[in-house]
Amino acid sequence: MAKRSVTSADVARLARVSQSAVSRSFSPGASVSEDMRRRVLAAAERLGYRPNAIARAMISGRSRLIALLAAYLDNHFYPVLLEQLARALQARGYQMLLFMTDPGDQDIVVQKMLQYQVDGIVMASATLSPGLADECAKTGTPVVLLNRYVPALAASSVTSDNIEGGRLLAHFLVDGGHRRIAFIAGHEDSSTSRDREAGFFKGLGERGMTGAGRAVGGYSVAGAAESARRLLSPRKRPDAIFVANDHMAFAVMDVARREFGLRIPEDLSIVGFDDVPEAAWDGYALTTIAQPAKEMVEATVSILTEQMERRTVVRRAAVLPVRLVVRGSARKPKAAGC
Amino acid sequence: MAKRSVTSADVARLARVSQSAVSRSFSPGASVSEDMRRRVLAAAERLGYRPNAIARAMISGRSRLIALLAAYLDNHFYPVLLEQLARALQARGYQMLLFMTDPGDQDIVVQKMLQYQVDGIVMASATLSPGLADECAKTGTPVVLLNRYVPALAASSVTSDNIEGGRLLAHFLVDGGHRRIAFIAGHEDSSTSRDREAGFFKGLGERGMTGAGRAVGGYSVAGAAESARRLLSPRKRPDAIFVANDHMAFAVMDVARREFGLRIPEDLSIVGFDDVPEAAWDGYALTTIAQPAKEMVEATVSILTEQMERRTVVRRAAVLPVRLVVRGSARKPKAAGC
DNA sequence: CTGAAAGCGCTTACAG
DNA sequence: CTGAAAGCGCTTACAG
Repeated sequence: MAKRSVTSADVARLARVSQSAVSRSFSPGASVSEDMRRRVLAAAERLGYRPNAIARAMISGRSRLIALLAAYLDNHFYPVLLEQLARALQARGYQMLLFMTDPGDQDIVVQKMLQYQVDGIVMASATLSPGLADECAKTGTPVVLLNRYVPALAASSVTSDNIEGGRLLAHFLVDGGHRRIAFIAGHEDSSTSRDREAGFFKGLGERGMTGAGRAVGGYSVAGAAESARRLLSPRKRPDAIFVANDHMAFAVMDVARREFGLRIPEDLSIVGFDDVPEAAWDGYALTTIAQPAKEMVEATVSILTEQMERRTVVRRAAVLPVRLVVRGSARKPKAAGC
Repeated sequence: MAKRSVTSADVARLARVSQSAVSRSFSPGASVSEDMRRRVLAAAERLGYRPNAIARAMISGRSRLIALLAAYLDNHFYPVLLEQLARALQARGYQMLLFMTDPGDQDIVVQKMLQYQVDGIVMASATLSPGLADECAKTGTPVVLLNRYVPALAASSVTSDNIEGGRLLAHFLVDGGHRRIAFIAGHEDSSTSRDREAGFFKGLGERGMTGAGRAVGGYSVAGAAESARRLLSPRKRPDAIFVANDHMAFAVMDVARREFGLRIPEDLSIVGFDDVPEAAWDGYALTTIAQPAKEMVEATVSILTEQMERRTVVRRAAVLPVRLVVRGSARKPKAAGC
């Protein structure tokens, strides 16, 4: 029995003012006398009036809705990002519209977002087709790829310095005395995985080394476990593995210990990337690279708000610094050596 | 430079039909001839027309927006629920508006939801004040408390059978030979924690036992760790602890092993509740109660949709069955004994 | 500062 | 089946 709700006209009638006056009383910078605003607010209070955000969006052309697109939340780094992003947006008067997608239907989902007249779009654990990116640009809707980038796209991006993170890890492992170092990738077409890998092999090269094995885990627990089995089976097994993210690294550690009876880090060192909360748990104590989630969210919000306010879309690319977090899953360099 | 977007009037002009005809061509059951619909769709395609969902919400009085309110996502059970809920909603043509809240500002946030004219509200890891629940009921907006309930409220709820889960765990531990069994609660005012506790002590009673210690972890890692320290310090320490959820149980296991040198389950058994993904990881191998996340989400969606379609709010309470998942963190009963 | 009026982009009776 | 028209609840020039 959805009763007709209280409108600004109802408030106007009760306060004996015009409907415009009611509207002005509820918009921050509008010109209303203190006296009128008081009367209006009192009447509004009495009727339980609540401005209709949909009507406001309609007339003002700004919905104050930001769409977030994600393909999965299994990797705990995404919930962390999601929560922080939602809070940061709310603090500035925006709300987050969440869309989960499956690989393949992303374009349909983006059309949905555009139908809702979102003021901005954030893509996490998902990507945009070039055509769609152009379409967003055409409607003046800024897009930020969070934790990924696509150079050819008319979309901004926010990432951490994945290349540098990979390098740091390579140096750490080489300096720790490892000589056969393998890598487990995320997806071949993931910019994040590619950059981490590039930095890693670059770092290895800087120490005069090359990699000893490579597999693709597909960012899934099952895929990572399978990769671990492939890498650990041969007789000349690696003495260290860099796994492209923490989420997969946990699965690799489980397989190494359970199926191969290896001790970590004595027999095998494992390092990851992200520094998700679980990396700090004793069961894993994962040495990893911390991505600055908070700063990444801030950069995302500031790119978005800047472009929404100016109603102009330009491509930005923010790359934030990373930090090595040393725990117990990998043998360490001997003191000041590095 | 947000260009004025393509409207149904533009499409009408190009297709040489009325604006109403365009509207009808885009609404599933409307009466339009095949021929006209074809012409309209062609023109729409050519112009890149996208129906404006905000305008539709405005005129139809249905936004197809569902608000989700959550206070934290640290406990991985919530991201799991969140992802599934978003997908289930999308599959039925609804979108999820996400609101993160801090204890205290929930009422403000609910007002925000109502301003956005959401068709329904789901509260996860957060609760509603009685006044607000009434206000929602007044506007005809159905509310579902997910994974919690408040008897006095004009709001529906979906939970698992927390009481039965607690009982199952008590029987399992007693039958496993444990004699000093402690409990770590979530929050004192959490219905979930209270029910799990009530079922647990009931189960203990059914086996002629009482509890040996109790602490409150506050659903946080730090609080759980502190509780573990209190419980494990005394000379007559428990031989088993039921922790109100998995998220806290991991922290308890870490403290028991690291700070007290206890072996799990030889020296101390730990059981949790939820069966979050990490419970299956080897580092913890937590014996726990599986909450049926998928069924809980389905129940939530069906309560919501039923009430939204009929535009009538009634209070429903769904309680879904749980299942014991035996892993390695607790000593087991001797075969068929139980 | 204040009010009357236009208009955002749709859906939906109401006639034909 | 189709079109003209009203109207959803606001914001925002435009006058005064």
